[in-house]
Amino acid sequence: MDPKESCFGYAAQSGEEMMIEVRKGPWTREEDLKLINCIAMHGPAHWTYLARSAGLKRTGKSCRLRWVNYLHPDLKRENLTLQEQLLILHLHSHWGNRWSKIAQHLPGRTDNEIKNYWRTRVQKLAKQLNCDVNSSQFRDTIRYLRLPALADRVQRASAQSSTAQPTPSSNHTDYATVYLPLTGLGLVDSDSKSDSMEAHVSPASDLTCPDEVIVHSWMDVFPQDGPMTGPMSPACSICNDELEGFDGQILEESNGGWLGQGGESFNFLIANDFFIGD
DNA sequence: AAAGGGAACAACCGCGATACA
DNA sequence: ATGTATCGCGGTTGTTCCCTT
Repeated sequence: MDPKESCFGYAAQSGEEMMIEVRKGPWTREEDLKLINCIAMHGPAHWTYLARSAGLKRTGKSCRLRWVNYLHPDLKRENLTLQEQLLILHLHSHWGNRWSKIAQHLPGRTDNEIKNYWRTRVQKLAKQLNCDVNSSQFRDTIRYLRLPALADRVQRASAQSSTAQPTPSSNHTDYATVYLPLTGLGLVDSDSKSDSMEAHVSPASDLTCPDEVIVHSWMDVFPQDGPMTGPMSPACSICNDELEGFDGQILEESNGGWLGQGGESFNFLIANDFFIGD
């Protein structure tokens, strides 16, 4: 018996359709092609209708997920770049498990992909550190040790490439410049209600910037990636100007975290196995 | 070479929000 | 106002691949 044939379940439907055959499990190439063709004709909406008109024995929900997480032409298939990993770490430290919100700032990446990255890589690190992934201890590790280390690697890689192709922003080379545009100004969640994650806001957090500003600031650091989203706000220049003078503070903080004095495991904390690629 | 275990990725499930009749 | 369908999100599970023993 073909294993694929065992992937059928049954789902109750409304109206006269009492029970219809519903296929589950991995998608075949043929199913993918059917779905792609149907979406090309009708557009990516009305998923239940799409599933039926494509002749797929899949739920609309399953079709949508397949499109969003795998078939969409804008998706990137390669590993997460260092920049993307850094951005995920940072955004998660502010927004928690709001994967879709985080994914909005990583073009070509899905919330599922980011979620998987977090579960496999970051939670593994938390386990190694013997602390809870949601603990302030772990967040401090990420913010003050991991992020600086990764930012340093990103900048070194960027510097290498910029020797061949200089950029106007290549003078932004210290962690404070990388990190502060995102944290020092207080990352504001425009639709936040509880904001339970926001326990470590810098003294400069009264200065708020909309998301577009955050992304733009990020692009100041990684200009080679091109714009991520949204227009540049006029407030950007103000925000970035406000950054001047905070470098010392953040660097001091980075040395005075909970690991501070001993620093016994700093080398471990910046171990390469945490990062994909490079 | 085979088995076991872990990592990475893909897919499903449950639930809440929203749209619409 | 209410019921139903659809969509989107986060959590969880299943599958495959790869490395180690």
